Amino acid sequence: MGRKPTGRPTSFDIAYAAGVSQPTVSRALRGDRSVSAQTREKIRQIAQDLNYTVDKNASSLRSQRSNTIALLFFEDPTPDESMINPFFLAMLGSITRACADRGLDLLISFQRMEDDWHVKYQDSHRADGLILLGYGDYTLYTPKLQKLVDQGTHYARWGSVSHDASGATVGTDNVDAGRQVAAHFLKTGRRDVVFLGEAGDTSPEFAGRYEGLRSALEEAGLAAPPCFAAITTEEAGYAAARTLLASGRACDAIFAASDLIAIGAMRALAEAGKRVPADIAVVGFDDIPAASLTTPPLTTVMQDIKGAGEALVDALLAQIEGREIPPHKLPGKLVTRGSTAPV
Amino acid sequence: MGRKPTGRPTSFDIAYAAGVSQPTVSRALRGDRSVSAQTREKIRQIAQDLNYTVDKNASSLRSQRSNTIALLFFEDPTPDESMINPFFLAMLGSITRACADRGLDLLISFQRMEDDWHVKYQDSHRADGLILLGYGDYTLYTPKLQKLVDQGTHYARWGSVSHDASGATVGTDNVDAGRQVAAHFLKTGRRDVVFLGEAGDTSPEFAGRYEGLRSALEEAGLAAPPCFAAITTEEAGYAAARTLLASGRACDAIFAASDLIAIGAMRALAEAGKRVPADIAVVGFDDIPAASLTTPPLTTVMQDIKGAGEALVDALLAQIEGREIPPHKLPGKLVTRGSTAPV
DNA sequence: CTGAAAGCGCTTACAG
DNA sequence: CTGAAAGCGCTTACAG
Repeated sequence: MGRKPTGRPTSFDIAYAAGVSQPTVSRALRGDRSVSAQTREKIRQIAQDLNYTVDKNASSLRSQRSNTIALLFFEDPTPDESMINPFFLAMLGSITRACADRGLDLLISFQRMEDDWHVKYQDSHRADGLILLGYGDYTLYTPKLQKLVDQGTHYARWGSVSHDASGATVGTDNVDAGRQVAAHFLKTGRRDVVFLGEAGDTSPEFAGRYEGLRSALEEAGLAAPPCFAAITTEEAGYAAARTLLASGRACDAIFAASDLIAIGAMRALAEAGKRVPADIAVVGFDDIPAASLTTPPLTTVMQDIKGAGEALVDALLAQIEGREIPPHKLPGKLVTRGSTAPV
Repeated sequence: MGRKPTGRPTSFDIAYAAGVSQPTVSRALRGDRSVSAQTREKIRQIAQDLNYTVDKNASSLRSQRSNTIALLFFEDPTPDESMINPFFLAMLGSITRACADRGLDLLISFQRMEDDWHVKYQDSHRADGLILLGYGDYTLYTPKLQKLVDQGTHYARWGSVSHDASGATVGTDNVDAGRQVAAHFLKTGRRDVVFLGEAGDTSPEFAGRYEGLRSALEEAGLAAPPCFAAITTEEAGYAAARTLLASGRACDAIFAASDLIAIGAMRALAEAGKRVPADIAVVGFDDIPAASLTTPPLTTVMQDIKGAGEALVDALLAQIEGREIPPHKLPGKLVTRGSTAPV
C-alpha cells in the first residue's frame, strides 16, 4: 500500500522513498543548507532515480516567482515572414543564451507595436519581467512604456539610451558610432556626406547616429549632412537612394542607418551606374551576415550583441530584485570593408 | 471590510464584485456556455475593469495543461553567435506566429545536441510538448528521440520525413527538390554535376537532396554525381569547393546542400578564377535572404517556411490530443537566379 | 444555470 | 536539522 503507481512522481513520492517529510524534499532539492548534506545527497539521488522534476507551475504558484522572462519582439508595420531584421535575430540568440546561463526560461512573442502587449505576461504570472526588443514608431512606444511603469511591471528594453529614463535601458552608443563613421569618411577623403534613414523623434536610435555624424562633420568645418528618410528595410533603402539620385544632390559618401538600408541603396546606385566606392562610399550599421556578402563588401558598425543580451537580462534581474541600475551604453565598432575604400 | 485592497485581483475579487461565486467567474472567463450569456458578459466586463488576468500557474497546475510549447533549437558543434543559420531563424518566426494564432505560449531554448534536453520541459510541466528544430549529427539524435517516445513525451520535429517514423515529423520533400535541381541543370545544358554536402546517415535531409539529384541524373543516362562532404556553414562550403578544385575533378555544375555552403563555394570559385555561371553553375538550398545578394544572385530551393511552422504546431497539438497524424511533406520550390543562367 | 468543496504540487512561516 | 500545517489561485467533479 502507500504509493499510487500511476503518473509521474511528486515530492511526496520522493519523501516516502527517502523516509523524510515532503517539505524536506523541497528544501533538499533547492539546495537549502539547513538540510544536512547527507540527507540532501540521498534525496537528490532518489529524485534522479525516480526521474523526478519539480512541477514548475506549483512551484511558481506558491513562490510567486516564475524564473521566466518574456521577450517581446516588435516588428515593423509590414511584417514580411522571411525578412526579419537579422540583427534582432542575432540579439534573440544572445538573449537566449544569457537566460540559459542564469537558469531562466524564456517565453517569446512577436508583437505588433500597436497591440496590447503591455498587459499580457507579467499580470498573468507567466513571467517575472519583460525584455522589449524591436523597432517601430517610437512615439507609439513611449505611452506604452509609461503604462508598464505605472503598473509596476519590470522590464528592460533595447534602444536609445539617452532618450528617456523610464525602465532599464541598454543600447549602443549611437552618437559615438556616428562620429566614428564621420571620422572614417574624413580620413578617406570624403567631404560630401548624405544620411539615409529616419532621423526624427520616431527613431531615436537613428537620430543618434545622425547626430554623431553631423556634429563630427561640423567640427571639421563641413555643413550638416542632408537626410533622406527610410525605415529599416532593403526596399526603403532602395527608395531613399532613388529619391537622393532624383534630387540631383551630389555626394561622395552615404551613411545608411542600417545595413538593410545600405544594401537597398547600393542596389539603387548600381542601377544608376554609380560605382561604389569609386563614386560614392557607403557605410551601413549592424554588421548583419549579408554585409560581408555584398559587392563590394559593406563597411558597417558592429554592435556588441553578446554584451547586449547579457546586459539586458542582468538589467531586468536587477530591476526585479529592486536594485537601481543606470542605463547601459555599449560601444559600436567600425568594420572597414570595400565599400569605403579610398579612391 | 471584505476585499483586501492590496496586490493584483484574483477570481475571488471578480466574484465579489459581480455578486457570483468564484467558480462561476472561472467558467465565465473561459467562455463556458453553461454560464448565462448575460452573466458571462458582466463578469468579462468587471474583469477588464479591474485589470484581471487568470493566473497562468494556478490554471496550469489545476488543469495539468500549460498551453505552452517548448521550442528546442539545436546548433552545430561550433555555435558562432552571429551566424545562426538564417533559415532556422525564419522558421522560428513562423512557429512563433503559428503559436500566437492558436493561443499558445512558446518557450524557447537553444541546446547542444549532446545535452540532456530530452528531460527538461515536459516533465516539469513547463510545456505540453516540444518542437525540435535544428541540425547536427542525426545518429546522435535518434537515440534521444527514442527516449522521448519511451517517456511518452509529445513532440514534433523538423527534418527528414522518410527516414524514421517516431514522433510527428514535418519536412521538405528533399528527394523531389533534388530532382527539380537535376532537371534544371539538364535543361540549361549542364552535364557534369557535383554535390557539396554531407550525404550520409548523419544528415538524412542532405542525403535526400543528393538522392533526388542522383536518381534524376541517372534516369537521364548520366553517372552518379560525386559528393564532397560539408556541414552547413559558409566555411565548410569554402573548404569543400577547395577540395573539389584541388582534386582536379572537372564539372560544370554544383548543387550545394544549403545556401551557406553555396555561398562559401562561390567564394572559393571566385578566388580560383572560375566564373559563375559561365564556367560552373551553382544551386543552393533554403533561399535565405543573402541568396539574392550574392554575385551573381544564387539559384536555390525555397522551402515553405510559413506552412512548415503551422504544420509543426498542428502536428504537435494533434499528438497531445492523441490523434494520429501522418508525416507531412512540404514541397520545395526552385527559384531561378543568375548563378545558373545558361551559357 | 450556479454554488460548496476538494485538490493540483509545491514553498514558507512556525514550532520544536 | 526536520516536520505539521497552511495556502498560492485556480479548475473540476458533484449536487442542486
